[in-house]
Amino acid sequence: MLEKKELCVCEITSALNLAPSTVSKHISILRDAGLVVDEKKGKWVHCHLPQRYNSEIAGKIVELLKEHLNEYEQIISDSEFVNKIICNGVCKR
Amino acid sequence: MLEKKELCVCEITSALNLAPSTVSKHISILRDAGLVVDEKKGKWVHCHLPQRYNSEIAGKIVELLKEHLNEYEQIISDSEFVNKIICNGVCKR
DNA sequence: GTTATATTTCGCCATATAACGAAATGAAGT
DNA sequence: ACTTCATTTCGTTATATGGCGAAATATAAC
Repeated sequence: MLEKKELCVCEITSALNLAPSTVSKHISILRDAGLVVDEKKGKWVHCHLPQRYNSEIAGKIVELLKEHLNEYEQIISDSEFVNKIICNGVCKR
Repeated sequence: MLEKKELCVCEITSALNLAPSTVSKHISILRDAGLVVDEKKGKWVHCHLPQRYNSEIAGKIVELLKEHLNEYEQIISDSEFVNKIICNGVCKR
């Protein structure tokens, strides 16, 4: 989803249909692992993919995953959900 | 370790210092995932890496891992342990 | 046939993981 | 100041995972 568009926590929450606390925890784990960058902008925490990864192998695995993401139904529909998010105003930013 | 040499379950058991039942379970999971091939030869079950993987991405990830295995201390020492196994007769095959 | 060795299956236990809701915190907007 | 909305923190719960030992199974050796 972040490949398509920078998203805030509440947008990810609505896309994945999980509790905000759950998504928040996951994001913090991914941040600590250097797999997601998040920055506070006003009320919202915006998340995007990093430009560089912590290790060569991390970068390569992410690259590989990106090439194969379209093989999984759930990921396709989550990715399509991102387009709707822009219109339906999940949060008021 | 299997990159270096085909191994039987008891050799893997001694290298990883785990109970035979633990290793057996792991091998069966890896077999079901197509990540290890095991064949019964007499008393022993010999394990080796498969020639082809179930999916393109599986093959590529394994390839990538092989290139980066030498970055991890534990893996280096496990790999070195394989050389000793040949001499010290862990099992009597 | 009995014994020894290698492996698997099963049930058990400890720990890790992933989810939630309630409460705390932060930042705007009124 | 007060309210509202986004997010985080914390404690709890359910489930998954990874380990073990005991017992069952399979093969070879005696």
